[in-house]
Amino acid sequence: MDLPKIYQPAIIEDKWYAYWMEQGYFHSEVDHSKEPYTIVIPPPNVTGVLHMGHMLNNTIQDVLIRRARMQGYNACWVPGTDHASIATEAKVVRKLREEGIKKGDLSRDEFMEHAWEWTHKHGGIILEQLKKLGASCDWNRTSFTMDEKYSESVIDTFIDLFNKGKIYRGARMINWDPSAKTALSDEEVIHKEVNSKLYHVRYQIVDSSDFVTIATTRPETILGDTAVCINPNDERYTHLHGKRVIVPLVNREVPIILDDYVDMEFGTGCLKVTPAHDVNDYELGERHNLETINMMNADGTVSEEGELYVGMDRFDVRKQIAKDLETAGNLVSIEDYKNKVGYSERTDVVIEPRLSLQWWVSMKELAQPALENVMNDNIQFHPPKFKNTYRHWMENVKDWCISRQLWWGHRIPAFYYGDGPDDFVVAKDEEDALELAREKTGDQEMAFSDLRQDEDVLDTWFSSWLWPISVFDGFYSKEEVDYYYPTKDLVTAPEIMFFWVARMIIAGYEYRNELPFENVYYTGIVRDKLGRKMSKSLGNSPDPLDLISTYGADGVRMGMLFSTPAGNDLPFDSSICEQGKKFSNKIWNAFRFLTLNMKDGVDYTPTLEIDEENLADRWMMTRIQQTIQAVDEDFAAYKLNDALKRVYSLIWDDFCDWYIELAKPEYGKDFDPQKMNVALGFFEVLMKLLHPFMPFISEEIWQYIQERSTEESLCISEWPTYNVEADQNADAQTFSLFQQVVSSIRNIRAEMQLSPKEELEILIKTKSKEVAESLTANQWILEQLQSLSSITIGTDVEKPKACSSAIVDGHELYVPLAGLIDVDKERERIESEIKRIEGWLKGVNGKLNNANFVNNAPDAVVENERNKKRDGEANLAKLREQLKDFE
RNA sequence: GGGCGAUUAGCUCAGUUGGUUUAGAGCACCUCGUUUACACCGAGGGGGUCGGGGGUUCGAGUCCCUCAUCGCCCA
Repeated sequence: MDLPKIYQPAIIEDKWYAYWMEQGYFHSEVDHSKEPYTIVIPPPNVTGVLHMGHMLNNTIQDVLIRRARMQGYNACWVPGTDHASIATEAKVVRKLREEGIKKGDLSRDEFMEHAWEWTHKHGGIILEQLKKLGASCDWNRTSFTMDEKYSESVIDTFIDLFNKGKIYRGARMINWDPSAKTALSDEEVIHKEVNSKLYHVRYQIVDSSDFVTIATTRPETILGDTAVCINPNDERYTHLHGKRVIVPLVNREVPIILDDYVDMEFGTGCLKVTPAHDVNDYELGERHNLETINMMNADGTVSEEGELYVGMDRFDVRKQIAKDLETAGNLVSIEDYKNKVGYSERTDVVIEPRLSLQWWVSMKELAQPALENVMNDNIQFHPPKFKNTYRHWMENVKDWCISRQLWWGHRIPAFYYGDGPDDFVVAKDEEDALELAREKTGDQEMAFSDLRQDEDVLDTWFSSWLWPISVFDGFYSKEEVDYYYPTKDLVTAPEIMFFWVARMIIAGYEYRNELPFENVYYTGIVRDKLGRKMSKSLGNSPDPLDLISTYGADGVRMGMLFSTPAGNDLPFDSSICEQGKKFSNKIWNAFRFLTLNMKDGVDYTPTLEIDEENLADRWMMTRIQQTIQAVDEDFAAYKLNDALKRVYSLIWDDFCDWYIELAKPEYGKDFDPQKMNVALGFFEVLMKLLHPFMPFISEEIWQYIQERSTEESLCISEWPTYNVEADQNADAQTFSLFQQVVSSIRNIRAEMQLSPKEELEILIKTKSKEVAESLTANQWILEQLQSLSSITIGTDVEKPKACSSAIVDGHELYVPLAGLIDVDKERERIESEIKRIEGWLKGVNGKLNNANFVNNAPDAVVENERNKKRDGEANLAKLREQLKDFE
């Protein structure tokens, strides 16, 4: 074998991914002899491209599913995409516009053809990118929310909820996106604080030369004013009760109404009321039977009803009307003002509250089980802090506006036969619709041509909320869904907790009477160095594929995971991937070292039959067992970050820095094959533990260690289990003493500026005979790691003159340095150590001298403090003794 | 405006039910080192009193109150 000095991931990654795919390791079939472990991917937008958020999110899912696969579960990770109604439609419209085609010029069917064409062309790129990351999805199961069967389930769900009275059609104030020209749900509106202007405008009182002054941030809506409202308790305005005022410019007479909704403190205490364009005004309008004037068109321009500025954009009107009001003498003042304005999540334009007829899901009842089962931890949130946010939303849940004035999506299965508010039926297709309509109206003459299907489509989330069920065809067959559902883990971003997580839980209880997933792992948000969320529009996101080619998929995975505990944001800097790359290289070279010591013609067989006589072997085995146990606990608590850190430390600190150093043969000698076999055996376990995190390099090395059949890929190998008998904590403690001795010698060398090659004499005076024996039996460890001329160990060792010394776990270490010692430095070393221990003893004594502590604290605690005092004082005495030589 | 969560070394974070260190890790930093796996490395080292204040307790980073700053969610 001839391994390159630097690990080169590119070829290796493609090779193993292809191999895994060929062997079908990622594919899952129903198998009742095995327990399923299911994860459904949060479906990315079908025409989207991979961004850093996806990288993080899918790495986590891959870690979970790979470990589950190794644990022997029937692991099934279902990939797929969603149709992203509004985003995709916007892209298609833009693309058509570039070709000189207006959406309005196309029929619905023609537009859909373009949209499908676009989807086929760009769709699924993101899934290909996930393969580069190493995602072990069952690609045969790739789903799309607009697949035929999936679509059917969406439509059937709509019909079912409608028939249950959970879906209704109603005129309400909705969030209107004037760019996409569609209604949005509350969740799709982002409130941002902006610098606005507050316009103070005066309205003349009818039959009077008096005025009232109102304040508004949206003066253009004056065109739709149908009242002015004051608080009935506002003494300033008692004289206005029953009066009417004239709306400026449009010169419309409107009433002054009284309602204690009005905040007397805000502005002038007079409120203009525009029922068609403000949620609160709408409610006022309802209460006071006000006229509604819809002064704005769908595209945000002024409508005919607005009378003035017809056809002009809302923001142009805002500027113009301010001027015109001033000219007319009605503008009192303009002040700077900060307020929150709603923006469309997708198009980033200012939302207009708009009165409109839409379809709604009635949420109150549906939300009940979804709330309960999260609060009682049937569904666990990781980290649990997100339960609060969830509860708050669920307890105040509003009805869900699900219709969108778009074409790309699932068309609402409502068929109208008249203009009355109730002149429609909801049915799966035209045939059913006609039958229902005839039944409903009693008009047996009704024909298909009398029916007209609703033009709108459903909110994308109305399809994605069925994801964990529909990907298993759960609405139409039992076999798969009964086996794979409920799924195990959902890994997603907290920002879609309401859009998606909450609604999946709702759908799960409504349609399966069961939770959709047992655990929800919330990832943090990937931000740039300035703390901004990474986004395409800001252009602050590195291209994930570039990162992969620079650092390797393993490096990127490791780097991201290393820096993000669950739910914590990830301030991304490519240096975190650098760390992953370095780790890959470290592992690679550790393995390379072993291969360099393999001899041709020798048959090496990895084994975990360690040399029981060898403390290093027993210690390494113990460290591995302890790590397995701790990693299992970390996984159980979804602390993947901690699990990875343990594996990292096991490999780098324990295996590379200590075990390999101790396994190195004496200069010029061959590596003992038996030792090599154990080292390889350890390496195999390390690769298993590493595999979920860094699948490529671990498989590469695994396959290098031995020829493996297709049944023996690391990817389907058995996850290590904790073996209590191999966990020998006493060995770990003995070994730790050696580590401390070695560190102390290194420290002395560094302080005295002695070369590592300088042969030193060392003496160790132990506190007990047992320790002396144990150290003596294993003193080869010291010889291996330090250049030493002699070692003396015993309870009665005499302290030599002119030596450097240290206290290690209460035992004394002497390094005679005649002629080499720097007396000042040695004194400094000892003095600073004395100072440290004195300080610490002060704290201990403080406690022990406090009668309240001794009387009240538990005996074990007091006893512990006494031990600390005893050890501390003993060490201090030794140090003072040592110091004497330098005074 | 309401609710939630944070505030620990230069940076990013650990710190389980208050009592093993005058608080740990990684990165960064400083010093030394080309010892035949790795300079994408090794060895050694400096650095925080845990946002401010108050309280409970024998004892608080770890509980309570308050102030400040930041973030998130909802109006």
